[in-house]
Amino acid sequence: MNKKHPNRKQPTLSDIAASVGVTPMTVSRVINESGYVSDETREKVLLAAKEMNYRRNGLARALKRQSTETVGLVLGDISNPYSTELARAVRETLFNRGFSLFICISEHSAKEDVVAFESLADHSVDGIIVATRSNEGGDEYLRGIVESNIPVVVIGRDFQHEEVDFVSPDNFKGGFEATQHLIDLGHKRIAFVGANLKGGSSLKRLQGYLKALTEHEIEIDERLITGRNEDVSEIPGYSTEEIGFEGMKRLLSLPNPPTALFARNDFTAIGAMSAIKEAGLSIPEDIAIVGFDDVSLALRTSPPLTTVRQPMRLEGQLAAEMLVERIESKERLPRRERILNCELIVRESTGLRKRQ
Amino acid sequence: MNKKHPNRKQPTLSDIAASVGVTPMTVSRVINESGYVSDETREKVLLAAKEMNYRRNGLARALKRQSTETVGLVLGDISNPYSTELARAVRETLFNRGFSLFICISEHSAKEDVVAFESLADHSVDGIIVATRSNEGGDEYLRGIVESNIPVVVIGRDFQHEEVDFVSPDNFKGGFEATQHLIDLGHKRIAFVGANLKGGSSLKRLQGYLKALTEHEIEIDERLITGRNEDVSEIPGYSTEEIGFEGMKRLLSLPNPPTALFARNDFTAIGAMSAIKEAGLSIPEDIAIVGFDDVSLALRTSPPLTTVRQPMRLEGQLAAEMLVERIESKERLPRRERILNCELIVRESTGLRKRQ
DNA sequence: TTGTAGGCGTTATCAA
DNA sequence: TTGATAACGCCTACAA
Repeated sequence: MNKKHPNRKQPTLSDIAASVGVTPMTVSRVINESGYVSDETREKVLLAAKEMNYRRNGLARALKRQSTETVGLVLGDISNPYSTELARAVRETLFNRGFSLFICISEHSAKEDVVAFESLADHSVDGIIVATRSNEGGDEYLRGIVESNIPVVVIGRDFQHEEVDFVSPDNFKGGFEATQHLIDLGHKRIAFVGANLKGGSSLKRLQGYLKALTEHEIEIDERLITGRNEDVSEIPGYSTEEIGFEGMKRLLSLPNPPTALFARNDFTAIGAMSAIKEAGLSIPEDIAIVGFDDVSLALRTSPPLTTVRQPMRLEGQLAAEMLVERIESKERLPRRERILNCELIVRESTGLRKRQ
Repeated sequence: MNKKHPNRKQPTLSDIAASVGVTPMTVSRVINESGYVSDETREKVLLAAKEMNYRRNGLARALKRQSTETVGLVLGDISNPYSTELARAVRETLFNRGFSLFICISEHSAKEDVVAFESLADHSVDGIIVATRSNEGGDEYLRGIVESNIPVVVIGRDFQHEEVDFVSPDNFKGGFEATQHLIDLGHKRIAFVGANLKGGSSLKRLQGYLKALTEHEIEIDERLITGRNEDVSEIPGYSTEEIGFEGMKRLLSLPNPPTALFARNDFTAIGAMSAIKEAGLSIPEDIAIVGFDDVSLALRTSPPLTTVRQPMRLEGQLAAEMLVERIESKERLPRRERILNCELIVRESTGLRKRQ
C-alpha cells in the first residue's frame, strides 16, 4: 500500500458500503463475521467486496483494536543454523497460538539492533523476542521498549530486567563438559577457538573451558585461546568457518601445538577440521575436536563431529510461550529464567573410530 | 503494545501536549523535527516526552501517511544458506534506501505462504519480495495482493504477472554446465540427486542436466535420478543433507552405480559425500561430485566441492532495488526479468587433486 | 437487522 | 510560531 500509486486507490469499507447502499458498519459486520446481517445484505456485500478487490486495512484495524497479533524476533547472524532452528521453533509455537512472526536481522551490530527494535515497535508488535548478543546501545533502547510496556523475552542475551524473561542454554556447563571430555581422553594441551572479548554465550563457553582446565590443574596457556582481535560484534556476517580455519592454522604454527580443540560452535569446528586436514594431520589421532550446537551437519563431517547439543527448538518454543503468556496476562509478571541443559554427543572426532 | 496492560497506558501526543500546555500539533512538530517551533517550546516538549517515556504510535502515523517504509521478504527454508545470503543482501540494500525489512518464513507450504502474505499485507508493508517456490494457493493469493497495488518482486519463483518483476539465477544453464563438466571428464553414468516433481528451480537444474546428457547422446537412466516421492514442498524444514545422504545410498545399491553425481545444491552434495565415504569409496576417484550454490562451506568439505556458484547477493540486491523502484514510481512499471549467470567453480571433488 | 456517533493517535492543511 | 480542523480506515457501544 502506498500513496504513490493513486491511479487505483484501495477500496475501503465505505466504498463498498456506498456501492451496496448500506453503512460501513454493516459491511464491517460482514467482513468480520460478527453481529447480525441478513443473508441478502451479506451476499451483496461479499460480492461487492470481491468485485472491488477489497482488502482490509490492518493498520486501522490494529489502531482501533490495540493489538496486532504479531510478534517480532530479532536475530543476529541469520547464517547460523542455530538462529534458523530457533526461528523455526518460535514461528511454529507462535503460529499455534494465533500469532504471526516477523523476523528482523541485526547483523550483530548495536546500531542495527536498535533499528530492528525500532521498526518492530513502530509496527506495534504485541511482543519481541531478542536473540542477539548484548551491547550497550541495544540494551538501552531495549530497556525503553520494556518500559513502554511491550513484552520482551531474551534468548541467550545477557540483559537484566525485572520484567523480561530469559531463556538460555547452559553454555557454561556445556563448555565445561566438552573440555572435561577431552581431559578424560588424556589431553592436556587443549585449545579454544572462537573467543572474542565481547559477547555473552561464547564467553560462557570459554569460562566453562577454563573452569574444567583449572579443576584438573591443567595450566591455562593463553596462546591456545584464539579468536579475533577485532570486535566481532561489528563485523557483519562474518563466517565462522573462517574463524575456525584461521584460528586452527595459527594454533598449528605454534612451537607446541595443541592435541585437542574445543570450538565455540560447530561451524568453527568444521573450519578447524579443514585446516587440520590441509596440514596433513588426522582427526582425532593428531588432534581431537569438540564443537557446540549439534547442527544437522555435524553428523556428516568426516569424521562425524563430537559436539555439545543445544536444545535449540526447545529454547525457541519456551521463549515463544513465555512471551505469549506475557502478552495475554493482565498483570505484570516477574522475570522468569530458564537455563536449559545441553548434552555432550560423542562421535568420532574425539576418538571413537568405527572404521578406516 | 497491548490493551491487556492497562495499568500504565502509553502516553500520546495529546498527553504530552496537555502536560506542556500546547496542542498535539506542536508536539508532533517537535517530535518529527518539521516546521517551526520555538526553542523554548521544543525544549519543554522534549523534556516532557522523555519524562513520560513517549513512543510514537507507528500505526497511527502509517495510517495517516499511507506508507510504512517497510518491506516484507517471504522465505521458504530459512535453514538454507542460500536463503540467508539472499536475506542479508536484501536487508542491506533496503536499509541503504531507508526501508526496514521484515522476514516471514513459510516453511515451503502453500498454506503458510498465504499466511505470510496475509500478515505482511495486514501490516501494510510498502512492498513484498517473494522467494518461495511456486504453488497454487500461494500464487492465487499473491495475485490478489498485486491487484490491490502492493508492489511485488519474485526471486526464482515461477510466477507470471505483468506487474511483477522476476529475478532468478540461470538454473537451467547452471545445471547444464555442471553436467557438461562431468561429461568432459569422461563420465557417462551421471546421477542427479534431489529431484522432486514440483518446484521451479530444482526442476530447471534437472532440465539442464537432461539437456546436457541428451546433447552428448548419453542415454537417460531414470534410476539415476533420485529424489523424494513425497511432495517435498509440504515437508516443513526437511534437511537437504538427509536427501543427499539417502539418495546416494540408494544410488550406491544399484547394480550399476553412477561414477558421477550432480546434486541439486551444496548441502545435498555434502550429504551424498557422507554416504560415499561411509561406503568406503573415494571422491573423486570412485565418484565425482558437483553441487550447486557455492555456499561458504563448499570450500571446507574434504575434498573441496566443485559447484555452480549462484550470485545470491546480487539476486537479493537486484530484487530489492527493483522493488524500491516500484514503490517509488508514480507510474505502473511493466514486468522486468533478470536471469543471472552462474559460474562453475571447479574444485577437487571432480578430479583436481592437489594432495593425498 | 441496521444505523449513528465517536474515537484509536497521528498529521496535512489552512488559519491565526 | 502555534492552533483548529479534519481525515486516515476501522471498530466499540449504543440506539433505532
